[in-house]
Amino acid sequence: MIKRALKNINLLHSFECAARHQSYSKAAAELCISQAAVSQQMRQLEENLTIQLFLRKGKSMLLTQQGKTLLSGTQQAFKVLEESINKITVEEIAGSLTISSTQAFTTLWLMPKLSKFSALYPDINIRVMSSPQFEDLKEQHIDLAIRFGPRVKENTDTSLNCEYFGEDPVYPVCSAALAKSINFKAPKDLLKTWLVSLDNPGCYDWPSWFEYTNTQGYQNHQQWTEVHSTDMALNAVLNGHGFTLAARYLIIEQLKSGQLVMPVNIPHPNVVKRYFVYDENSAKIARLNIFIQWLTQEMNSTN
Amino acid sequence: MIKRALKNINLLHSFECAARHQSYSKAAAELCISQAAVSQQMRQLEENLTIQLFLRKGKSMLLTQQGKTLLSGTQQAFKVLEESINKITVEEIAGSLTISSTQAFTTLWLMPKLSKFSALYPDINIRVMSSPQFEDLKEQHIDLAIRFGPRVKENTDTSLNCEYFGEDPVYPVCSAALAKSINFKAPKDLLKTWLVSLDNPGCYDWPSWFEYTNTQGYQNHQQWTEVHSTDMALNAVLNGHGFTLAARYLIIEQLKSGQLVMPVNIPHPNVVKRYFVYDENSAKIARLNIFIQWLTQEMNSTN
DNA sequence: TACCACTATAAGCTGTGCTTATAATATGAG
DNA sequence: CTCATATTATAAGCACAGCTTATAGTGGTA
Repeated sequence: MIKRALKNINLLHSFECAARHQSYSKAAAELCISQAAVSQQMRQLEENLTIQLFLRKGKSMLLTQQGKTLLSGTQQAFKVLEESINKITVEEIAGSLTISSTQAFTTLWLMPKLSKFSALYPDINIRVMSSPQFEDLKEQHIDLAIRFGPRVKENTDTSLNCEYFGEDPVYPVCSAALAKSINFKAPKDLLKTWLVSLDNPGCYDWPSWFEYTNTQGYQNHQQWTEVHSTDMALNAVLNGHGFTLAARYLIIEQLKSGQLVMPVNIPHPNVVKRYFVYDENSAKIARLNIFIQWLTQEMNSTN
Repeated sequence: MIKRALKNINLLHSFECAARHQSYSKAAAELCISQAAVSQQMRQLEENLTIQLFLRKGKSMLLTQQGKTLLSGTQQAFKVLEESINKITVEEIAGSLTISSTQAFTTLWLMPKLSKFSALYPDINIRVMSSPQFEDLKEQHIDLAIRFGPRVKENTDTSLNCEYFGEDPVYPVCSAALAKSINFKAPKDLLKTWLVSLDNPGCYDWPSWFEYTNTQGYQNHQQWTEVHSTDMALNAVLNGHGFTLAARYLIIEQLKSGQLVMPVNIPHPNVVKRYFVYDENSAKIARLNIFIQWLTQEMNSTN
């Protein structure tokens, strides 16, 4: 009896779920298997134990007294197991985290604010990697990737968490000095100066903005400057070199100080969505959650 | 991490065993699987948890600190599970038991002694069934079968326990009165009277005894009486009707009281081996163990 | 009665969990 | 040092456990 039941403890795991929900289909959803599988597992378990655990009442499966006893026991046992596994696999809060994101984000947002995080959590060391691509988290030993774009979710491996944490519009921006020397009132006025674009802009490209604003003749524009990342583009623009397209969160401070302006205040048709990508089963999950929480709050308070 | 580990708790069961033994091959023996399976399971578990649980030291697998922590946790959790399952599946000592055995045993041994058992354990009800065959325990709702013969083990389903509990010689016996009226000194003298045989004697038949004793002419013997069970045979014999072959444990009391005698004290070549047949996973195991223990002691004390 | 939201069951498929065979490893003895 | 031994590790193969889909069955409600 006991030997038979302990031969397949996984049935007990499914049992705990079905018993808690008093519903096979809810258990199925939680366990990510089909209702039929749950039903068959429960039948198997009842056969193994030669007792009845559930009583069907309409749409739900009420527990027999024996079922209730077993629920209590399984919950206690799995709690012990969970805590035990936690203890050996989950690292303490103190330790290191490796963060990967775009060069623009790391340079313009993260590095300037990192001292705030470190002041709050001096026991957490942050290592920052910038990359324009979606690298493999496991291969590169990355704990958290902060990614931007419209297809992050689709391009993220299903074994990883992909958490949306906000979005920003993209605007054409130039230096205040340039805006004083040239009268920029309409989208077509931008064609009077240099336009700084990224070599890989994705969907946040100038042609899309010009199309969206119904601007003619941009195809004949000659003054293009191509750079590798938004921080480089902004560096050029801050020094009076035309316009670039930038997500608002990246330039909040420069807009406030008046270094950068948006004379043509029409956003790009594509917004920049932001995502955290990490493994929820990471041993560093406790540390990760702290960083993610901090970053989310920081982003919200500066937006 | 945790989710991954809890997806296959059976690995943790094997772990507890391997960790306790600090040996994969010992764990394999206990779990009745191959050493290679254990090795692969432990590798899988270490991968799932992304930690090292064992350190190989020659012929044994020492535990890492993490392995020790997990051993402690798994032992605790499985203890809780075991107790929980026990509580819902194992019946109390009080209750009923259904015992099946031959008619001879039930009539001649068990029924006369049952009051002794009931005096000791008034909360246990015994239901007795007699049958000459090996019935299916589960089908007939038999909790314990007491069986005799040379091939009980081979004829018992492997899912059941088959416990040998002793053996007895078989002798030709007759009434004291008959022994006084006819001089029985040698095996051939038995041919002067009726011989009571069973319709299904198995290997405990008269021809085997006569061959064993080198007795000539038994094939021409005309005074045969055929009955269905040993208790019927003994009933006839007690009333002066010739000889029958009987296992000693069945006639102990009648030998002591002088009702039956063994004038030719040569045992049958085949002894009667006794077995308990039951399901060790039975919910009534607690009760069964009590009965089995009592019967074993009772049999030993009267033999 | 019909409808609905669930559970139960049957049949089929595939990948998990074993097996066997053999390689690799650690240890001790000579 | 070599060799033997008793273990664990690994690879390849197989079959059946554990799922799936499809559909039947059930209980409750209007």
